[in-house]
Amino acid sequence: MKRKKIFKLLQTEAPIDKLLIQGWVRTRRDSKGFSFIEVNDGSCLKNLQVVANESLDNYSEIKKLTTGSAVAIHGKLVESKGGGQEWEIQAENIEIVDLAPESYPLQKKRHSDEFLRTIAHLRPRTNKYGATFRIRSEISYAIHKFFRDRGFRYIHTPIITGSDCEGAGELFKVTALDLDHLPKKDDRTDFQQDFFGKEANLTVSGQLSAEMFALALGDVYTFGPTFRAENSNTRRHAAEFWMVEPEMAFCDNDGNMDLGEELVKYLTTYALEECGDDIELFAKWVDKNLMATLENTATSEYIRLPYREAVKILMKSGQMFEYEVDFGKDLQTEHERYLTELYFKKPVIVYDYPNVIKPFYMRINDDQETVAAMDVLVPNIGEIIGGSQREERLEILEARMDEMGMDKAPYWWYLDARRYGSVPHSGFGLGFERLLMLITGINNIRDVIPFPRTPSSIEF
RNA sequence: UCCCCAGUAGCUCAGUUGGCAGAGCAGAUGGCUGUUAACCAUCGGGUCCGCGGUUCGAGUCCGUGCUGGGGAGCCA
Repeated sequence: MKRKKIFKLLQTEAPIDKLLIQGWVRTRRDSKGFSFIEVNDGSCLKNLQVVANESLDNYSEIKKLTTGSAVAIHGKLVESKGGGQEWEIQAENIEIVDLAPESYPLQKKRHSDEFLRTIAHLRPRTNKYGATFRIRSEISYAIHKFFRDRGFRYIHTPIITGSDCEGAGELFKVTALDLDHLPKKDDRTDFQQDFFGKEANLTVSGQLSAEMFALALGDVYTFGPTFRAENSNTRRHAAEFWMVEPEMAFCDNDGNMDLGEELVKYLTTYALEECGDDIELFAKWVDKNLMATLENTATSEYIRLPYREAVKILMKSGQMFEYEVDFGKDLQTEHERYLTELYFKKPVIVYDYPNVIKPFYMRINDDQETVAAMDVLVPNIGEIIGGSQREERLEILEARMDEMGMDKAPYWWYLDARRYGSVPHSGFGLGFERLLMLITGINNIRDVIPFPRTPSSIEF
């Protein structure tokens, strides 16, 4: 017999005569003549109560069932005689698949997030982390649905790259060389003898590749892992994270901002509509303001604020900032928080940043000192999206690279795109984990990643 | 990388001016009951993070290292 998922059983409207469920014991309560077993199979937050009568031939074994044990239960679904649940299973046969010994670390009470990180292989068996990773899965699907419904194509950009792309942050090197005996040439490592014949790294962004495909397929997106070797020790950073990067041909920065706002709203709404039970858990136990935050994110009109205006607001704020606010200086976390949490109290899209603080590929505006960049900032999390219109004019792009002292040779193909049928195009990167933090109210990125990678931490 | 905080039973934590190491939960045993993080009783359980120092005496004070957390920078 094929097992029934508890998620489906809880939705049924009539008793079922014969069925099988398989899952793990969350808790057991004994009564005179029978025992109540709460079984969870991971298909949803809720457990299903199983009633085991003492007439079962292995009843003495059943009474020893511990939290964490695996069971397979044949029986019938009946209306519950007790309060608290609509349905329960009257067991006809209980197979103890594996009995968890008393060393099983998860208990029937709340554990700290810090402790659960040390047992990341078991934490998805808790209510909170089960819910987290079901939501992660649902939102992944929603991302594909959002783009597919709008005619975007999904592109698999390379994980291993040959150049450090946009110079964004520290890179993880990829090599097949024997690190104890590196081949040398002129006192430096000779990467000509390495697997690819040149230096290789893990990707920090799929953007440059995605641009090439936007200029062929029109609207495209990537959704995959990204790696940064920065020694960042914060609740918002990980060395390995997932990024969503749409790229659109014939699209300016206004269209870019429209898409970013639409995407965040769509995914927030999707979570509210499709992950109700799991979201409810977070609203109850993790973040009391979660529902208000999600409603605000899903329905309010995001503020569109030129960087120049942002600077003016911050200067007039009367706030004591640790870092000075001035045109040409990047907005600090404290500035972003002031704008989103105190001044506007909702998501803010800051655009048209000074070119001196932004990368080479962003399109120079007519004022010659700003670029068509845009960051979507949300309360509590900060930057959730960073993007721009790309510089499509070959001469201007080359001049910018020269100005910044970049070697243009490795970018020959990127520049080629500006030689042949170049068009205005735009795109952005959405931090997937930061979005999940927004949706769940979880305040540490390590808790929305199955097995997180951070400095000095790669257990599991 | 910088600043701050913490580390005591399996888990969450208390431990007073330096003076015999504690509670709740979990576990084991027994009881009770259509139970709901069930309930009641009994029992077992410690490298007080490591190393060094001060002291008659250190969980407590000092130094140092490690681990974890928070904030900042970098960024998504």
